[in-house]
Amino acid sequence: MKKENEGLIKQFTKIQEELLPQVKLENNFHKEEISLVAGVDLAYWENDTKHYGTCCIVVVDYHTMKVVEKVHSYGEIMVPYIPGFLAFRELPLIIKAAKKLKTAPTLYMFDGNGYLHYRHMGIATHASFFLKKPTIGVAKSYLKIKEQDFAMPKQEAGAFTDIMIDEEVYGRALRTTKGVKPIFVSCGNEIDLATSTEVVMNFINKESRLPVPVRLADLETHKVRKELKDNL
DNA sequence: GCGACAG
DNA sequence: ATCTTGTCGC
Repeated sequence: MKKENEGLIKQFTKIQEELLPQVKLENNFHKEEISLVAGVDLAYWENDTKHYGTCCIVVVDYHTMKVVEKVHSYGEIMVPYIPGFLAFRELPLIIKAAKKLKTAPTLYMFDGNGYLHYRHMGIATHASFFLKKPTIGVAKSYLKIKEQDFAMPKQEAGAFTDIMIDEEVYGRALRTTKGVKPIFVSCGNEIDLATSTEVVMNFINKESRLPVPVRLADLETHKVRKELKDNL
């Protein structure tokens, strides 16, 4: 790790260690109540020496799969990307965008881990304390923790293997689509892993291996960035 | 010096 | 994350 980040790492680690005891890996709602799910993602660009980012949140109806709302925020990015501390870099714009929502999502899904993290504090878990809603972590690649690799799930859609480290389940490798690379699902907060997996699978279609809300948020960030680039 | 490393 | 075209395959 870069030496100039040592101070931040110490400071950030303390903040997350204080939040950890408040994490609850149980549903804070009834499954029948799930109606709107928000997907969150960011995209970046730069002008000269300054770094900018945009956060897009796309709210999708759990049953009809229709988009019911889209909001975004943007601004200068002041925190560097440090593996394990993604939340501190992305949270400011996430909170800014979430404040613009007129609908109230039942839960949020993130592009990144939740409990599957060195300190159980991936962005999905960390963000729940500010959004005050249940959250799910959905990562496209594996973050190796304590030298532990994950077991590859079978090729069938819906197949998964739990990622267990020191007798504890951190998350799971989930094959959302037959024959395609697995994604990594973990609890964010106020939800259990089985429900998290169920929600993710509900949003899988032929278009991508990622759940629809996160996929659409990703597409939206690229679109918004294109528009903002010329106007900043 | 080399490799790791969510996004 | 981002820099980037075509191309192989269903």
